[in-house]
Amino acid sequence: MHRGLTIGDFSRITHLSVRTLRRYHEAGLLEPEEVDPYTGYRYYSTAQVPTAQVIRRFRELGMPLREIREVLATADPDARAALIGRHLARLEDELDRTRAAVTSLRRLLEPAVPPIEVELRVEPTTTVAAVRATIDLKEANAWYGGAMEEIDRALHTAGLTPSGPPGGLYGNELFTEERGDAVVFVPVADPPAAGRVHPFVIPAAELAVTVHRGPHDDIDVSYGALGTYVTEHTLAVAGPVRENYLVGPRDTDNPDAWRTEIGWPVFRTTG
Amino acid sequence: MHRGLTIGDFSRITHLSVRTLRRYHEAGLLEPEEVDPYTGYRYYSTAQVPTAQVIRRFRELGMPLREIREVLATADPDARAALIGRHLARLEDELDRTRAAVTSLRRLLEPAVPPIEVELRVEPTTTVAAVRATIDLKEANAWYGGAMEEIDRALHTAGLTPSGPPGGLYGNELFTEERGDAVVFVPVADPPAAGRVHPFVIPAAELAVTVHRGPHDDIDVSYGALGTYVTEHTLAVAGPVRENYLVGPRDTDNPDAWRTEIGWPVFRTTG
DNA sequence: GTCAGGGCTCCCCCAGGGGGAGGGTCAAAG
DNA sequence: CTTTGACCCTCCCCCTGGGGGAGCCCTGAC
Repeated sequence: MHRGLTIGDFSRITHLSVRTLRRYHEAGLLEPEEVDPYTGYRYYSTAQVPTAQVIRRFRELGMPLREIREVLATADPDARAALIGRHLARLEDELDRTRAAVTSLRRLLEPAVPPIEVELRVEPTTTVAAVRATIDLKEANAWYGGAMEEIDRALHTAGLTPSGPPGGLYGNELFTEERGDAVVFVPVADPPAAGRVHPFVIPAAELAVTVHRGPHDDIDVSYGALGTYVTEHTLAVAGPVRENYLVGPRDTDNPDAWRTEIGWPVFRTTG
Repeated sequence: MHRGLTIGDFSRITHLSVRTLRRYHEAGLLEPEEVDPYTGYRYYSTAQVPTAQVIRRFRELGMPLREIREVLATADPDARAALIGRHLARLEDELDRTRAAVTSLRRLLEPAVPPIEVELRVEPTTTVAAVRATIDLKEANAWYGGAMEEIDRALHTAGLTPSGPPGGLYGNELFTEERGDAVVFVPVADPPAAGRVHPFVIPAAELAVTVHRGPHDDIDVSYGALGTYVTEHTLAVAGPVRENYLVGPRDTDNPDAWRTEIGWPVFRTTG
């Protein structure tokens, strides 16, 4: 009786290991053309070779088996392209993160890392034009851009001039739960209301403040310095973190020139 | 009693999860400054924050914990740079593979994939100047370049002209075990011997032959077509695979113009 | 009929975590 | 000084995408 290729033959043709082929069978990714009901032997057909090779490519791209199965099950070319595009976008993201980590690592390992200076300062109440939302940490950058644009438009429409650099308030849970409240604002004496933009009052507070220099890839280092300062001075953190974009993407295209003031509201403990 | 930061405090400062910190402790990557022998409570110091951040960067680069520990334990800056450089090289490799997979995937998913033509042909005995070695599949490309260069020099020194395009012989175990015998050769009437270069006779054989067009990123597709052809014509493979580089990197910088002839020595089975 | 090579299932292992159970501790508030 | 709630501990199972190996059955060429 002439059956298809044994799993070993198929393995040699596709360069997928026998184990991997069995796993793909189990996962419903690549069902053998025929399975002998008595012996359990898997038999593949030569027509399945191209499918196996497509799977191999997707795996080389790190696509999870679930998604590969989804892609293969999707007949509609548009939907298929969308699934693939989504994964390619993820790859891009990952690449960006890798790039950021490389540059930031280089900076961290440089012998002459200047110590980060932290100072304690009392900030008065400020009125601002703000947009607030609950966001995921991942989408923070995109959200920030849109919100800032909207505030700019609102100020422009109202003919108002900012009284200081833009900034943001970030709830601490954003950093522990990857999701939380965020406010982006521009200080202005008499804030307008338009669309998502609303007047907002930032309360006075005692702040532990430092200035982060350069792109935000390694901003956690400055956060770490603040953490060190706060604990060493037996202070505690109260309320959302403040960032002031002294020099930011609106001012220069060179991220190395960016200056970000980070302020942690603190209070003294009996420690 | 004033002890260091609890694991929760340290987690908030470094943005590493509590679980992850415990794992790093267990792995000897980041030992807490103090561990209470009675309660098992871990206490960290603010001086450990920078270390934690360096670890975070390495992890974002996908460096295994073992290697991070190694890097942190290495005091000598040169040795340290070497370790890091090795990992960055691996990242580059991975990036190349990803790029290759993307282009190859695009090709595979293009609607108009021309069917691959396979023909059966008898190849006569050929004398060649060859370099042979047992290699890993991964290092095949680098090895190939060096060997080919050596053959070129030997022919040039001896004042000989190749009688055909260069080629290679690859034992089947190379593709199943990732390691095996390989021969790279240039056909020539009267082969010289110099260094690793030796005369060699490629035996006559009946070949199933196809021509692969373009870069080698998706050469396994052509191999798959050969596999399909061979099994559908109830043939069997005997001996190492042959590749002839009709148009290769020596001829053009445009990989899309490459032409690689792949020949599988076959014999008829009773099927 | 024999026998090697190859197929089958099942279980354990890896990294680098996440989730949760069950129980002990710490520190601020009453 | 006790309570209480937040925090910490260990231990176990889960995930993905495989690899290694044990123990047993099947196939096919001679």
